Amino acid sequence: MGRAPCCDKANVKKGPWSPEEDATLKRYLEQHGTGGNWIALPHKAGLKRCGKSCRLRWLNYLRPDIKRGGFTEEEDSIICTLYGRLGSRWSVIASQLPGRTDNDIKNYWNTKLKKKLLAAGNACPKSATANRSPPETSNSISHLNLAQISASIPKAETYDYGSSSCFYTNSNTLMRTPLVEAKNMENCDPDCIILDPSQFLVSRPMQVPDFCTSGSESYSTITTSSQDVAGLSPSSTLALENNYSLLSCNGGVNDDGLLMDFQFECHDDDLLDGFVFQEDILEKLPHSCLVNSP
DNA sequence: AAGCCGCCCAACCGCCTCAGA
DNA sequence: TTCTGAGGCGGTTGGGCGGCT
Repeated sequence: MGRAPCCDKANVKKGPWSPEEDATLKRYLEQHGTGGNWIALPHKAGLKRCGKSCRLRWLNYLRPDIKRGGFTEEEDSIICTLYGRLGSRWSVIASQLPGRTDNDIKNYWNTKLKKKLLAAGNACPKSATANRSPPETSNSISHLNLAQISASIPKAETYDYGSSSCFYTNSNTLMRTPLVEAKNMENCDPDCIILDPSQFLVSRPMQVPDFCTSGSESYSTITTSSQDVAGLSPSSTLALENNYSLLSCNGGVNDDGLLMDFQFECHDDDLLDGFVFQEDILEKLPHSCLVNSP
């Protein structure tokens, strides 16, 4: 038996929201807040919409702190850095970009940033990375201020205009991120956690080309052709075989100083032991996307 | 001017998680 | 402990729009 629908679909309007509906929803939320129940909200507000649809409309469009307009280089940097570490956990990535929604970021990634990344990778001569010297240490550590990130990550955004404040519900905790999917958390310092990269489970490792960094050192390691780009499915991601080259991004800084010093360089096969790769992506990936380590 | 094509993004769908009964 | 339902998420879709022929 399937799940019961969240609303009576026969009596629910679908499709684009009208200005009147927007105004009604906004007015209701400003006066009453969500009341902790999105399902009941449309009926109370006099809207013939699914509660989920109302929630989505509010979070992705009507919310007053939504940032419109193009993404900055800094935002690009944060997105590609976090995507490289977390994969398509858009809500977590969005939590690091104030005013941006997960939907925005997801769309931006799928339509622009991914192509930008691939194009940047294509522009970078393969030899430039092949000749790159290995790092002094093959087991660099990542310095991550977990407490800061955890505290700064908003949970599912919900506004309570009844108290003229914004609060967040606790739904998507940082515990779902690779940061704390680490195998061993025994040595965690709540103020400044230092994790060994080998402890991470990274579902979608990727390259981080020059443009996405604001720091002085950056690398681009995966080369591809425009045909390769066209051949990738929208949901495809770059992935590295065991013959990886590096995962490094020295940058990605936001106003809080988060994500700084994301040194994460892999030059030892042992480091990959704890990684999870998506084999189906590897099968689809054009061979030219795979770069042997020097 | 009209038709075609590709891109963008708002919105939907279905699955998962988790709290409360 | 199990069940139920709301909240939340990521993937996907399709309509609108602009550029090109």
